Amino acid sequence: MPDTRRSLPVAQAAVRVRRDAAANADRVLAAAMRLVQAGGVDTLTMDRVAAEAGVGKGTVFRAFGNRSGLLAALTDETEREFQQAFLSGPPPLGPGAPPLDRLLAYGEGRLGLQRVHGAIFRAMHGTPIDRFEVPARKVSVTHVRMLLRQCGIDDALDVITEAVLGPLDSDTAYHLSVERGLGRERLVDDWKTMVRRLVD
Amino acid sequence: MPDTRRSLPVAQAAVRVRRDAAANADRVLAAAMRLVQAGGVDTLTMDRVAAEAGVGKGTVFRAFGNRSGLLAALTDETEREFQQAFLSGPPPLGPGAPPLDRLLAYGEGRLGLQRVHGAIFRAMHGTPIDRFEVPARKVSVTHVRMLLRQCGIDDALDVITEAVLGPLDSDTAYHLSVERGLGRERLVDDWKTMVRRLVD
DNA sequence: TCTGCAAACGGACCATAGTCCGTTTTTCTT
DNA sequence: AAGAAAAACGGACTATGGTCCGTTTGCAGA
Repeated sequence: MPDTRRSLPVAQAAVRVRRDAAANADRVLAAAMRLVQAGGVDTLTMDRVAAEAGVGKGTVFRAFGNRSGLLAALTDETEREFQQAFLSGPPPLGPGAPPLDRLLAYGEGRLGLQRVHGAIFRAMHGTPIDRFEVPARKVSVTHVRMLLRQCGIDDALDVITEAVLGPLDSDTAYHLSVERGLGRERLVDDWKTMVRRLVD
Repeated sequence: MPDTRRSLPVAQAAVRVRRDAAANADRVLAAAMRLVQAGGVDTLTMDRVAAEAGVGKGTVFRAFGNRSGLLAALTDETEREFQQAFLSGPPPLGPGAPPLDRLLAYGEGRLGLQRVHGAIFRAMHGTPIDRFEVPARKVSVTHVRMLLRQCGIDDALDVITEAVLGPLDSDTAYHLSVERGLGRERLVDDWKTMVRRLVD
């Protein structure tokens, strides 16, 4: 949990990672990918991943904190790319486009990610670690908040941000699009409708 | 999980409950209340509650399905009262007031419940059981959906319902009001602002 | 009241996340 | 190059939710 090595937002402060630790983390990550690929996220147990990686269980926990952390690491690269895109990529997702357009693009992009990593995202929430503390989420909150303000919203900003983010949450998106049968496309459209309505 | 005896919405279908089973369920519930009162929700383990109630662990699980179910049962009475109030109580919560007023009252009431049962609600989400399947939530969704429609919304209804409900979720409400320091009052006000903005 | 059986009981058992600590390895200093 | 301090290792151990199944019990029909 105190492990900052793999956190997304801030550049790592040259904490001198021991070579064996780094190598083991890589092996664990690779093993985890293999397991997920082979049997889905549910088959990923900490014991199994340790065995598959050929390291002790303690090593897995030291490197990734807990199961959520390991799962998060699996989505790390994708998440990093997405962040890069909305923070500094080309419009409409990145800077340059009007804020509303950027916001709409953000939602569409985020929901697109669910198609790829949805099962992992959902599994992450299974563990006690509360989702508000996930670094990637904080970045998103800040970003969406900023866009909303640029759209002219300044009352109730925090609450509105959560409301906007709500349907993009992996569990909620899955529930709406799959369990309630809305469908991916429709979900994206409806989310945009909602945002437009909110923003005026 | 298949246990319908204690579910909120539908009237129980006279399933002939054996006397010992009913008595045990009561004892378990009482024991659970005692434990929560004494040491908080985190100290409520299934083993402990079984011991405290003087029954076997299996009995606890048969009666309540899982930990979430037991926790839900603890909030049952309060939840039932609230449901009764918004379904058929006096305005502005109940029928008779304009839909927007009812909606605003609903949010305020729901957030008020968090003050009482917040810790339990939050603990319920800790377990795998997904929150969309909780009967009480379904009732709320239906209710809020209806009010929103009466307020003139008919596009993107499902998504908007989730967005509106999002900040009322126990985890989110806790995060906003406590961890981010918004405060209870402010949260209620801001939620209302958001809803008004959404509804026009 | 007796009897058969469906339902409930209970606690041993299992799976799994997470912790602890004695041992091993790396890396820094001299 | 050697030694010591720091960091990482690994696997036994703990806590806990949930399952299983042989045994007991309540209830209906005779």
